[in-house]
Amino acid sequence: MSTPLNRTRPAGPERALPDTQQGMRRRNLSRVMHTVGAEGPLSRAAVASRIGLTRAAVSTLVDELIRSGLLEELGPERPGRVGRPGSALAVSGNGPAGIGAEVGVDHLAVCAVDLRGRVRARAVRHVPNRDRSPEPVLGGLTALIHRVVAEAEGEGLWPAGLAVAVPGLVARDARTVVRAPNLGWLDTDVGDLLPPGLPLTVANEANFGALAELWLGEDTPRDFLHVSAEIGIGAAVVVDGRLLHGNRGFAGELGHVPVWPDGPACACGGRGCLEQYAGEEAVLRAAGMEPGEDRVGLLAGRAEQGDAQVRRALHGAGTALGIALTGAVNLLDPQSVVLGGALSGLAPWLLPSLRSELARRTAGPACPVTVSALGSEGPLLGAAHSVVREVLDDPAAVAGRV
Amino acid sequence: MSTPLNRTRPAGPERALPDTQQGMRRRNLSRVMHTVGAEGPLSRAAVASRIGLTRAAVSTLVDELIRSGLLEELGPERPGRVGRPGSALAVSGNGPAGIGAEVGVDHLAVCAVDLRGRVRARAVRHVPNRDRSPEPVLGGLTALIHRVVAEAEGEGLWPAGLAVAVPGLVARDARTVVRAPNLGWLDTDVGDLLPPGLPLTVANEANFGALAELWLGEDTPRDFLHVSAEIGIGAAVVVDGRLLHGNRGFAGELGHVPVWPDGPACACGGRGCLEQYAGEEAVLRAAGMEPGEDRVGLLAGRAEQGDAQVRRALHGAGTALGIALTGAVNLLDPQSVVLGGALSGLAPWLLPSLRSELARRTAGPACPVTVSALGSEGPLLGAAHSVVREVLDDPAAVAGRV
DNA sequence: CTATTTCGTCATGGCGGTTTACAAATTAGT
DNA sequence: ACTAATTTGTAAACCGCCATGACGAAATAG
Repeated sequence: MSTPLNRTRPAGPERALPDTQQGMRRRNLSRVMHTVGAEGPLSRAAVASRIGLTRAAVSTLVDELIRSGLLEELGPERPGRVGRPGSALAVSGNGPAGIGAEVGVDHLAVCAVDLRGRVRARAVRHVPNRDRSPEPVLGGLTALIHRVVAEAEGEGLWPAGLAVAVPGLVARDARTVVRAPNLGWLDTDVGDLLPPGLPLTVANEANFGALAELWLGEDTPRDFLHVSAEIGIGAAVVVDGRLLHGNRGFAGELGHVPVWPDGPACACGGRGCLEQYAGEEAVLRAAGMEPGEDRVGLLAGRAEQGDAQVRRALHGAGTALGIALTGAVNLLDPQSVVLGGALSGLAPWLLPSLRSELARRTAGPACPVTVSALGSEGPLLGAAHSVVREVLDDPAAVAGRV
Repeated sequence: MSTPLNRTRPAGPERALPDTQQGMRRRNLSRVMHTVGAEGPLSRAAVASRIGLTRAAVSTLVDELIRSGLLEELGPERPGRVGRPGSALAVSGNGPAGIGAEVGVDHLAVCAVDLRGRVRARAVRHVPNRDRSPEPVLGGLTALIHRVVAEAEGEGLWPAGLAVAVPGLVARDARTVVRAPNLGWLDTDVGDLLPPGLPLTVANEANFGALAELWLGEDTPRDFLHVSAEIGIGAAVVVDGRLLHGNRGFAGELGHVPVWPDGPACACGGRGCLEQYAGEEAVLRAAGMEPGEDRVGLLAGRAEQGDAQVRRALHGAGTALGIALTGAVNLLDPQSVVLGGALSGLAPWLLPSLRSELARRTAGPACPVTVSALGSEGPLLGAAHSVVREVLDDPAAVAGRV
């Protein structure tokens, strides 16, 4: 019932968990929260008709949620139809908040999101984190977290959990960073260096970006492939509204899909991986540029000005992406492919070759490729919202913690 | 709660279905069936301790299942321990049966499997179906189905549903064959040409093969990639014990993953697809052989005898498979890759190059590649078992139909 | 032969949603 | 204006499902 980010959770009818009345109640509480959260202010009667329970049952559920501070009564609705007007219910704006944090290669960011999905506090700091050891980086992040939590508490919110997006692979325990090439971290238990007391979830930034797209995007389908790039190229697979983690939690390593199998050697041991053609380093080299700060902005700028070499480089990257995505699309048959992260800024010059390659190699109608509207905000928002979703998914669990 | 083969089923907490006591009861009935089915004869007390309900609750559940003919009381257990011996319960061997059917390129097959998973009736007919229109093929299949159903009924079973494996793409409605290249079928509603009255599910043979592997394989994990080949190369992705369908139901088209993007043109519109290197036609050509009957057996025979050209051909196919699977493994991070269908017979000559290619291109430990023990029986068994699973997943639904 | 352990069942109770009834608050109709 | 109709929210009685606790039945241990 939760939004499992990295938890081992048996699914399907094989799970040995018994079905008891308490579980039923918990699921129904969750349903009420989700419907009220998703469809704005709603009367008890409206909620009842949507989730299929009786008004009486919903009444008791709502009472419990109001007592827990998760739902608020806004007062009588403006009557437009016949009959007694209902009393509008809304998800609480002064209850639990999800704290999202992001460790970027040259910045740290933290924000607090309330149950209504609004960002209520945020803090960003530009810091060059490349090849810096975990202690100072996470120390800096902890300071930001404390600041944001204090700000949120000043508004009457209390932190329900912390979710951290990192640019690297995270183990299934959702705490250990197995490998973060750009930070130079290896097998780091992030939990030890962050504020204790808050339930912690760590995940790859691409995964949180995909979840943000799923939850906040305009017409995002429930089955899509989210591609993002910071330095490496990551992807997240969303199936039926859920993230696909893979056995070790490493699913989505699009960057090491072979594109031209006899191409240049890659650090992963392979040859001709996508990263060798569309990774930041490769693109910069092809564009005749040096690595450095805000390279993406620079690339976009030069492409805009019509720099032929840059455009050629991006065209080539798009082609390689198109070939790799053809494989992924054939394998997964997603409803769409979404370009997020740094890629969204370069989309105008990547998309033509990417799309044409994908279309040429596809029999029927090609899979639509869209660009994320969230841009670089995705991972941070996705992290914070993942905590919020956890509350909506099991309000009873949070109710006890006040 | 069902094993959805192709059904559109909202999952996660967003599903609007209410949680009522009847649903709770149904799920608990299912849990009892699954535990008894999976762990052999079991006493009520043993079931209770396994699923976490009380003996009293299990008693009433078992009563209901016995009355419905889904469970049988085998009599008192042989006492080995202290205390009153329990009364052994087993899944009924004379209740509902799953009817599985397979449309192959040169054969038709049907079988009936009881709730215990045993094949109780079967019929096979060798028929060249290539480029034959649906009517005669499905007419022949219908005859076989009637024969098998009659035989099963003679043993006291009654058919609970029909599942048909076809060598082609099937739409999400689980009835329409969108494209079956080897049969030459296009957009064919298979349901119109099969015995009415039985709940019907149609799916790709690779998918059913993967499910057979999941349900019947020795140590099959819950996350794996199942690769099979008849003429095309298909794959099925199993995530968390469930089949991944994709948006249109076309997931798993491994055969059209680009391997050498500038390679020979493929019917799909692409270039250098896996099928151009590891598809049956390509392998036969590389081996210097003509297409025809039982080409796989012939290939295996010659390879066994040491035919250098054949071995070279299979080595090359293994290499191409390895490259395509590297991409798939990077994207999905499965627990293992299983070779099934025709590939299992050729595995000895494919595996070396396949494994080495996969290992070379993988950073850490490579994903293990195993060979299915079910061989060509997989799709048929998977189809029949899928019906059985549906009964176990919701026994209450079937109880009413007797 | 008795004490102990385990199994299956029955009676009782708690919990959760439904049903039914009703007061409250609005609109529609005369 | 006043009544009828409609809709909302709640309270009381009811039913279904599982838990609890007690009991007889059937085995082993001493």
